[in-house]
Amino acid sequence: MSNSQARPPRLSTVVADQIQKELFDDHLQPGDRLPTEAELSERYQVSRSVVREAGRILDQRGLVDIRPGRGMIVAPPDGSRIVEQYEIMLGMNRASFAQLMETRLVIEVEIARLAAARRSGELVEAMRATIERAAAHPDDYTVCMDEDVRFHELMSQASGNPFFAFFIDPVNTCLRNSYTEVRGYLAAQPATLAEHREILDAIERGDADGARTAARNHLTRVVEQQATLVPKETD
Amino acid sequence: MSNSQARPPRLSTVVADQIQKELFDDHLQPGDRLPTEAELSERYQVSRSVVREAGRILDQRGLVDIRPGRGMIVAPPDGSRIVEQYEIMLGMNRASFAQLMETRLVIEVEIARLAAARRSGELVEAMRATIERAAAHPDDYTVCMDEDVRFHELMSQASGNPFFAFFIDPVNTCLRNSYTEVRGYLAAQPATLAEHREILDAIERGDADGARTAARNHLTRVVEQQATLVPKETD
DNA sequence: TTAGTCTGATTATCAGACAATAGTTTCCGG
DNA sequence: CCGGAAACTATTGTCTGATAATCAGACTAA
Repeated sequence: MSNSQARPPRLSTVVADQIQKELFDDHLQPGDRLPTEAELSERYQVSRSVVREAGRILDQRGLVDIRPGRGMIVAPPDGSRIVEQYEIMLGMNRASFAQLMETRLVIEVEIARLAAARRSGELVEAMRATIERAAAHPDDYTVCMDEDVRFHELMSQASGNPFFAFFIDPVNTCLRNSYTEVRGYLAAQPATLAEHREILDAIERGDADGARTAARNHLTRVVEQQATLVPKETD
Repeated sequence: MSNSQARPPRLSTVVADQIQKELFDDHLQPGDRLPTEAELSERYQVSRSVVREAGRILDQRGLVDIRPGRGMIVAPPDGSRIVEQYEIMLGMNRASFAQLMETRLVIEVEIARLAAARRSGELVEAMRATIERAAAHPDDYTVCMDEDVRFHELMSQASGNPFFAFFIDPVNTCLRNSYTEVRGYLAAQPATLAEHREILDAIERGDADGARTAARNHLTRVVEQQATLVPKETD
């Protein structure tokens, strides 16, 4: 029953896992310093190359920040690695685009519901500001896209549960990065802003069902528009 | 405006990004071979250590599989890296039990709905098997817990969208690790199994609303029971 | 054909050296 | 006493060369 693929793990991964474990067990905080390469090399009885490769692994996991002259320090939590992973998945398999969109739709509709149930004045204001800024620059793709993403980020915050932001923000960032149809996006801006307003209004009046419906309408429209813009792979 | 943090990037990351780019541009398929370390070292005019560290990075990104004697080959797409990243994020932020449970509830209720809409015979059979195995060992904590987890895993598969599993698997792992009340868990087994059956029946007859309701009932009950068992955080 | 062996290719690990960088200390002029 | 530049030290970044472990395929013998 034992996996026949069982190969001896590389020392670098063993050391990386060990360091990661100690990092968690010792409750190290972002900014805390870890031992130097020389010390780690001594402690684990491996060569410096192995320690260095372990460093690359931990860096890629987003756990540490390594700089010459300063050493290895614990990095602050950062969703960018998750975004990277999503982008890799999309790059390797285009079919997953639709699935990622579906995930977004399903979860974000519920986020809108929760945001309405727990409406927060500050965040509602910030969300409205994104709509206004976008409306003020209807021809600026970067501004509109940034405010669009920001709107959704603020909504996930407004859900009152930080884990929703963990899950959905990287997805949205990734989808945004893969969005290259500037013309089509800008043409749809009026619809986007009107739909954002609808969602926001529902949240503001604490209308959970209304927020769900509005969010579903918005995201469904986005999905369908995407489908018409990117109808098929031509390669 | 340029980031004052702009440091010269490590050669290993430059090379890793370069290899990744070529990998995508050339439409390499899983199983395809990449150049050897010596060739890459020659091509990019860097030392072999740099190429090796780039290899660790690409490996950690889930893009390649590297083995001695065989070389570097393109790895099949695999969501485990995303799950790993989410687990790291959950590990760094001290997760509140209630918030994790809420996340789980929201997402898994929708998973149940989709599973009903896209019911798959095989998976339904496998899910029923977990219930039967658990029912056959009502006093074995390990068996019951394993089958419980398996039931939920199969349901997320049955949703037809692998990304849901990316979200829910790390959450469930995290919750399971914090679940140590063996007695309470076993006492609730009859209720758990009955609820699993309800969910499954709804999925089997393609009743999306019924599946949602049943899943919500199940998870809500779990949440409430947990609340009575673990009233406060003592750490 | 088949099982075993051999061989060449490839990665894994080690050791040691020097360069580049960042934080710290020292020292000097005011 | 203070401020700032220079020197110093610690640390990571990169290179080179060597040896061990592993694997795929060719070859051989029954």
